Amino acid sequence: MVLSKWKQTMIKERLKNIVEKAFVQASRDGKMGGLSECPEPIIIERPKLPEHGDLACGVALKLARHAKSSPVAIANTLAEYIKTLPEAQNGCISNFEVANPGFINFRLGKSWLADVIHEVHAQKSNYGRELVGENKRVLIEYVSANPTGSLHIGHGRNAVFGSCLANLFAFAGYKVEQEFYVNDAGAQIAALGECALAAYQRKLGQSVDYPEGGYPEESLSEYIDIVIERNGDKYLALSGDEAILAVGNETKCVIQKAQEDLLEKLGVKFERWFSEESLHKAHKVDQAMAVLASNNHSYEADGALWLKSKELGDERDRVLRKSSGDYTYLANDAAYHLDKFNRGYDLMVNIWGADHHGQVPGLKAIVTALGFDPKKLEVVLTQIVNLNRDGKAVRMSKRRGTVVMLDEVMDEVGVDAVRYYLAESNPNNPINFDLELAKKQSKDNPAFYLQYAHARCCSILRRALEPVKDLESGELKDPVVTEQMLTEWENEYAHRANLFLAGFEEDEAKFGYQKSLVMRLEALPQEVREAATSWQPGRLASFGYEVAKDLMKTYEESRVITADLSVTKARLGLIMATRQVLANVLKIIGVSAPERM
RNA sequence: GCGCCUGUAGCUCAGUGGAUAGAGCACCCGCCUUCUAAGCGGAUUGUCGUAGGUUCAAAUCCUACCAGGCGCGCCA
Repeated sequence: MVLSKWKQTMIKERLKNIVEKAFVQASRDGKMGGLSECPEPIIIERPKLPEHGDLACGVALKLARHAKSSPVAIANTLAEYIKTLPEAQNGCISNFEVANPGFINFRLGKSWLADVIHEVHAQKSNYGRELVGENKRVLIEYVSANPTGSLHIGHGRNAVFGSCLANLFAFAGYKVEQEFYVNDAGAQIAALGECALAAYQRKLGQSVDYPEGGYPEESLSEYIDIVIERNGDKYLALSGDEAILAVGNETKCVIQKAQEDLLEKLGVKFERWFSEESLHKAHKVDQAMAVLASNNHSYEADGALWLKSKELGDERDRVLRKSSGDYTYLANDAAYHLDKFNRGYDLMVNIWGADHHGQVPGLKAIVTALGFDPKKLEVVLTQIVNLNRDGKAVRMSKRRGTVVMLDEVMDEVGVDAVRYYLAESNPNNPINFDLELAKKQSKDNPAFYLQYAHARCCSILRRALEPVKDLESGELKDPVVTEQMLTEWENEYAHRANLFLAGFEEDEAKFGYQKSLVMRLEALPQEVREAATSWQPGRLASFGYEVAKDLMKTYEESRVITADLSVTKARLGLIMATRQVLANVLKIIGVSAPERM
């Protein structure tokens, strides 16, 4: 497979093999303090400081204790053996040295860098894929906002994080499904219906009181307008619970559609909108309660049904069915998660707002009580979003006093900026979202800068295909590159690594920038792996920003379109490889990759 | 009171036991007849919340404490 072939050509992997081989030979000669196998993993890292080379290995530091020798002595021994290896002498490593406190620092030669560019072209949109997910089936449930009002910026964070995680997991070899759980059960709709009906009647000129303590009338207004537009005054004929349920249900549908549309605009698409009501209709909640009872995990007391969650690690027992006879959300969650587990996923992820973290022990307990493995269910909590404008907190909203609505922010700063800023952060940390920064069309705005880098790559390519204007005479000359040449080149980029050697600068400083860029491109698979294993898609946003910075430096120092066709060909290949890496990253975080800006 | 999250440069944050703790912003100084100056280069910036402990090595692991956020319903 292509992926396994790339494994062998990854620079870090190759260096690791070289160090490993050196260790094996040294230990065979009895120079590793009696060790026959390497007891520590050999890790090749990129040093922070350029003086420490392009890549470094610190394994000697870790071996010191095992081999009962100093790190520097071990590193020197390893270095001597590395010198004798043929793999280290074919232009891949330009030089290497041992440095205190025992690192082996490598400086890379040009042929490995050419291999990297070639590899990106060979794999294109698949470049960076890693198989950490092993084709496991994972369900990501997120947003799951009540269908009783508009989505706010906190839902936006939840939505963007969930969608990025889904994209990342899919790229990293999971089979992903995305699901939105809709709290559309009878009681919820009745509560909504009461307010919606009053708002409906009042809009149609009837003088009725609006329910106190319900959803703010203003927050329902735009949805009631649509209900009236579609149905006219026909619900006025109904009365009592019938009217409440009818208007409630209609309003719920309108609201859910609005949520769906807004999320789609944000680049968030679910396989399934899972209805809570469907659980009730199919008596799934009763069935879940029966399972709990038969597993001896519930009991009746004070007229209510309780879950014995305390004996399953929770701080207290929790109510499943109130003395009123109604089920609690926990009982409904039992039915929902029973359904999820029965669908056979290897992993289920729930993404919740951090204000719900108190429910996690209850959910874990009930999953255990149902007889499932709670380790298959993970809850990720997303912290609050604070909005700022010029350093001052924003709290105003058209529809609510305290919460800022998602659509307002999307309208103001644009979908891409919203996605970037919500994607970039670690969900554990609160976000400080600066509206003015997000709108800036300059490098101050990383969202813009990242897209601009992609557009710049495209613009170089466009320029190469355009006629050239001679600066002195002013006359137009043929384009440096024709469409036909480009087609041929693209084929060669994917099949030959050597051609990229012509693009590297002789000048050490200029070559340094090119090398930084190529090594950055080389790091994408590793970045994807780390982001996927730590569930932090935001790392890729930061990575993309680094790629963009490296691109800009190379762009400044090395002209792509030159008089020398082989140089042009090689450098255009590097630029297009960079564009591909940026595009792959942007796709995961769900930000568009514009061809021009 | 108990639980969870957070504490790193003036600000926003990265740093998942290893080298001199890094970026961006802000501030200051340079750079446009050539592929987007919507840009690039340079300078300044630190009791890693505090105190102990583990380790050859701690921002990172352990313990206690301090500060901020959130949560502790027969609400959802």
